[in-house]
Amino acid sequence: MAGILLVEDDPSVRAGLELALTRQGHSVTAYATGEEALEHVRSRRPEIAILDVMLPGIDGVEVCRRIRRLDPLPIILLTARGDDLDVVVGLEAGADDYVVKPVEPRVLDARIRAILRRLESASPDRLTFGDLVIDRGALKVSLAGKEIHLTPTELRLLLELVRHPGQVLNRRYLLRAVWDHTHVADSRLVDACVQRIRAKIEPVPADPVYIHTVRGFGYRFSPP
Amino acid sequence: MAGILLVEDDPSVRAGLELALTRQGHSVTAYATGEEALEHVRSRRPEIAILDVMLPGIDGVEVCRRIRRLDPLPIILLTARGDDLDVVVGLEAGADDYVVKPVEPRVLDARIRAILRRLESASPDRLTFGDLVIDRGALKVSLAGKEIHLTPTELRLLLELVRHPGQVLNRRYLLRAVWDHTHVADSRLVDACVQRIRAKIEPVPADPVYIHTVRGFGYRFSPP
DNA sequence: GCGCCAGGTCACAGGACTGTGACAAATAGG
DNA sequence: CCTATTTGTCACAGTCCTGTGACCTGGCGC
Repeated sequence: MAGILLVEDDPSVRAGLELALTRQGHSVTAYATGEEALEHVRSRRPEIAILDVMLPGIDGVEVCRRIRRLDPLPIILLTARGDDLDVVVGLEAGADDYVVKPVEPRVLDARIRAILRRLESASPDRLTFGDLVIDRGALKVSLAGKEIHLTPTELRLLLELVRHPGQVLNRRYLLRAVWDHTHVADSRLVDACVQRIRAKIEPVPADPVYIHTVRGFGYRFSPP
Repeated sequence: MAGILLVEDDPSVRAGLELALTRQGHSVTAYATGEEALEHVRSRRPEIAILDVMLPGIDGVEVCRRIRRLDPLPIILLTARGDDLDVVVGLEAGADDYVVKPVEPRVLDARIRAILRRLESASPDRLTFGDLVIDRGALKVSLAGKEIHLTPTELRLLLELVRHPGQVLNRRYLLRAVWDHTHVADSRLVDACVQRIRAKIEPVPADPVYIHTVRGFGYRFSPP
């Protein structure tokens, strides 16, 4: 996922973190010293840096300060000491987060993702089902990369179906959820709307991949 | 310094943190429940939120998720539990940081500043979208180098739209964010204001490049 | 194979939404 | 106090959407 720069002098800790983060899907480059790390930042521009504080030569906090002068990339400091003063010094040196060892790889991963997510800022409120991509923030739907125009009611119905993937939703429920409950239960309203959506998102509307009819019950959205 | 929203149900902890953060130069509003906090986010738009995880009613993680749906502001979760799993759940709910109580006020302050610093560096004062340049520091807008005069309300609305690039914002939300919520929900106010902005910044107001109408939902600002 | 019934399809008129210009109330500045 | 600017409201028109009823199709039980 992300290009991570890891600096840790203890070989076994370094190997352990490198393996764990790689398993989480990150691309990791690890070094034992701050000098190497700074060179890496200059030449390779990683997306995020994880620095041990206790390093031979230049210590982690100082590496952090120097990276800050080079690049605004996010930095996580890693330390065996949990002393409050260290935290303050570290964060004031420009670090974005401060994690105390020993750290659960899952926790480190979660913190990395939280920082990267914030950085992206474009909230990826996106759902992907095969070729179908639904962006709930932008209220955009696209199929195989091409944007599809859905009308408000169609979009509301699709979102309602997608909210319960794999579940059969009956017409009464959908009428209440998508329309006002002022409509008669017995009408072709839901069917007609489903049909309009299918015409737009199903490659073969007669043999639907996304919205399935469950005879006698209602409709089910399920990923292909 | 920053408008901080603090949610903590224990009165003594709440008072302590409020005092400490105020002393650090922050402007703090404190609540005991998540419901009040959500209302505050809707109406007052704080710069950062600090949420206790253990709350009566809606818990902190859930408050975090709901805030995320409203606004991209940074969130720090506060907890007495240091369980690793909690950290992961919290960060995946959209929190930016996770702090274990008891916390030194200096540490909390350092983390707040680290997050705000990161936010500032990630979102500079001057935003450029094609020909459109918005200077949030000087409160000036220019199009293709020529300065455009926007009235205060127009500017507030444009900034609100720009704060959530690519996101559809509905009229109710915009009414609350840009105007006071004293107005009736059903009015052409937003439409008229959007139309005035378009007349000033859109080369062809009838075929807008920046502010798009999403029929039935609201408006979306997206770079051309 | 037949009849029944749930669901699919379609066209269209009425309705919902939005854009737009005009206008008056509110506000600020001189 | 007067004037210019800003802002909220309204009416109207055009566009797009949508609910509806009629009719068609296909699956299913017998």
